Amino acid sequence: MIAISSDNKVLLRDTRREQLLAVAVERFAKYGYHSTKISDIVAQAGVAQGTFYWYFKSKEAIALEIIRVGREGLLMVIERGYPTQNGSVQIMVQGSQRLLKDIFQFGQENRYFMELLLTEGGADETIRQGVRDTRIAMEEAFRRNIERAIEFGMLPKSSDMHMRAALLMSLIEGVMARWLFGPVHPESDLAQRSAEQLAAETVQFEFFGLLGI
Amino acid sequence: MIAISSDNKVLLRDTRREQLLAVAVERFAKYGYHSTKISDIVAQAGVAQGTFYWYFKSKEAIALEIIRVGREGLLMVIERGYPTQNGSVQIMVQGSQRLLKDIFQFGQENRYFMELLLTEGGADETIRQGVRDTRIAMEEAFRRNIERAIEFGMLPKSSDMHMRAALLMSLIEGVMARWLFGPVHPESDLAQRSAEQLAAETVQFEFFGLLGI
Amino acid sequence: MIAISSDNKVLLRDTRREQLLAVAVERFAKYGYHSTKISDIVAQAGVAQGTFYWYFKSKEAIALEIIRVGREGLLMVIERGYPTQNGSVQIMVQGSQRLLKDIFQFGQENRYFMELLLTEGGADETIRQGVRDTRIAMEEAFRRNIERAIEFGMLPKSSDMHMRAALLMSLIEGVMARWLFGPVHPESDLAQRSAEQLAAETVQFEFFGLLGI
Amino acid sequence: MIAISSDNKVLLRDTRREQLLAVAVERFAKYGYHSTKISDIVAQAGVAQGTFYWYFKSKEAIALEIIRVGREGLLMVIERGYPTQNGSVQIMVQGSQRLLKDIFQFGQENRYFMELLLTEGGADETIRQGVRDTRIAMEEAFRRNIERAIEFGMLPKSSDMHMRAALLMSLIEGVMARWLFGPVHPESDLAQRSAEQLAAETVQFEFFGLLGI
DNA sequence: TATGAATGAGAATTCATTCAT
DNA sequence: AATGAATGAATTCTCATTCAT
Repeated sequence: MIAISSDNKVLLRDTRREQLLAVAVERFAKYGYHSTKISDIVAQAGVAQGTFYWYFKSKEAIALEIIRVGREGLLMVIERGYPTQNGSVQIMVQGSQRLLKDIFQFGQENRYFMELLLTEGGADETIRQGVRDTRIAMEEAFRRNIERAIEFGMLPKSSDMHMRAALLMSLIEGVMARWLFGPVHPESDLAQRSAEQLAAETVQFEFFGLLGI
Repeated sequence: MIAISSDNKVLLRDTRREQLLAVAVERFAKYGYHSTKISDIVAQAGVAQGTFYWYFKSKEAIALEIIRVGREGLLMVIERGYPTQNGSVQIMVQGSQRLLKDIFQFGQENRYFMELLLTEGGADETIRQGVRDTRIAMEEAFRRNIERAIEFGMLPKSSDMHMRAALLMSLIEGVMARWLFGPVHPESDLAQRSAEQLAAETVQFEFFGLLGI
Repeated sequence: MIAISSDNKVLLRDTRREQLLAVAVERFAKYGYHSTKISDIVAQAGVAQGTFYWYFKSKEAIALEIIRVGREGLLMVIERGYPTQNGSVQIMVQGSQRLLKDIFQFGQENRYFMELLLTEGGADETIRQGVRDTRIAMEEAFRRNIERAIEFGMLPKSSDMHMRAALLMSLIEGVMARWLFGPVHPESDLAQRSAEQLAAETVQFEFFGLLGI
Repeated sequence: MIAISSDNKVLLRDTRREQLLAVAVERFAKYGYHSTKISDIVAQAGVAQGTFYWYFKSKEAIALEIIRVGREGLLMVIERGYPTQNGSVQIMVQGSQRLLKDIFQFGQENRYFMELLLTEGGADETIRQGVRDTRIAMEEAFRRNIERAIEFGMLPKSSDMHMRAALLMSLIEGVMARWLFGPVHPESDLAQRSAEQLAAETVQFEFFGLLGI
């Protein structure tokens, strides 16, 4: 019997193509798109320069592929977190916390993709666009979550869904980015938290603000 | 009293230098550090290629200079917003709102610097470091603000100042970034808000969370 | 009598080889030697990249083979057209016309080879040499034709056979090239002529010049 | 007093740009477009690789520039040769001979451009197009010459101007190509002729054909 | 101060050819 | 015979930086 991995991780393994994707996303994240040379990627993958072009049309193409695959995985996680039934605030907080935990875990397991998504602003226009689109899609998913929660009477009505979604996304992106790759103050123990803890604290703030922490 | 030289030469020197800085920060922000060529900068500034090197040692140098100057201005704004006296929650909320408004206004007036600060992750290591340091310094300033507020009994005690500061910074950076340069959903009217409005909504969330909005 | 093997393998072998030759000559002619990639050839032939090298040692080898085969066919046509007996001018004109018609027909049936022969100047030295040799051999054949005609008293003597042959070749090559692949003025109906017509008009000019047309 | 050169030669001198043009046209002609590397050009010109790109956008750009300049010079020569007045056949033959001599001389003085024009079929499509256009323009100029001659009653009427122009162009191109760069039979003394002699013999054939030589 | 031509070290990409299967 | 993945040398082009004037 073959055990199928059920984790969130975007599978990047086995074939040469996936190996190149894995190496590329790591270096793009660590050093940025432009500072990463094709020669670096193939050297780390242990193949010849030309081999890269057997699998990808160009440097841009591999970056877009990384974004495409990562986006799919990420959105799948978020869609799974939809509130689907009526309930108390308590229940909703629990639901939110579970969703955030999943997202943070996804980030932890795909940290290079996440870094690319959250910090890469220096690449070429097509890639910037790909990143932008993914983040907008993510924000959209959250907006729908919030709307659903309001329908179910779990959240007070508000005229501006977009603002709420923006505030949420800001929290999530900012916290995750600091957690995974800083910038973080040397004294802070943020990086040591588990996804679960981080989700709990973030959700607390999300619902009750500074005064409720 | 400081005598300002009225010598044309000196003024021109400063002017030209400022002009190059202004052009550079705009292009760095719009197109990213690597996609911005020295030739683009000098073309837009209307000077010859060599002239650039009279004023700046290198491309990296001008980027670091941009970050240095912007950081000074930004930190000055934040330091001004320190809570300096005891008071009610009401007063603290007002204070926070004023501080946020100032920061958002600074961002509006220095949008290219802000974009560089908030979105440039693709530049070379030295520059990434400069950006990181500035954001850490900013977060530090907020942490001190929060500590002061707790001392004055305006906020409940909490063991993790860093986490609070991180949450705050996430909010501010995320909201400001979306406000000024997206990515933003086409239907959202976020971009139309004044710095004042934006500060009000953000502070509301900051203190009371989603439930309090 | 030569026994033709009816073994499928051998036939397939020949077929595949011919197919690659046919595809190659077409693309060399249409796009030039350098712009034609081995990958283009095998793609159009529907075989794998490696297969090419089972039949041909290299890209250069297939080009030389194309030229060799085409040259044999072309010279065969020309040799057939030799004037072999005494006769009047009238008879010689008819003979010339028949020869030209055969040549033009050969060009029509081997248009890609002809295009390669008449227009490829951009290939590597070995191939240029092959083309040059073929055209010299062709010119030689015409020179011998002219000498024969003079022996038989059908043409006036002249000291420079080579010049006459060069003039003839120029006419034939130029007319055929324009007829088959241009460059040709959009209004011209040159391309619509039959090989027969074209031969008639060319021979007329050949013998009587502009004044005699 | 400064003597202004009044010869036909397209001036390729003095400045770096023109030096690069001169080197490029020579190598394109000698070795073909694709076999000529930018590194060859700059090495022969004695400048750095990057310098090439200060003057020309790309390899294609310099080829097109070469064709553009050469075309202008060539058409200028041909336009000068227009028959402008009525006259006897004798006069027209003289006129034609003078025109051909000028063209041959132009070819001699711009042999590399001429070689490019007459033999380069292997370059990329844009360049092939440039060559084609130039040759069509040339043929057009001849067609107009012939029409004029018919108007003046110097040549018998004929329904197909295009065919006549094609025959003429074939002669001129073929003879010039053989004269300047072969392929030519080793025994032939074609290459030793002067432009004047060549023009005389070609015109003789042009008007009277083989029988009249 | 200012110019702009010149430099040259790379960078991405191409493509004929090889080779294990 | 056939495949197609892999190779790597070669090529075009870029661009930060220098330098003579």
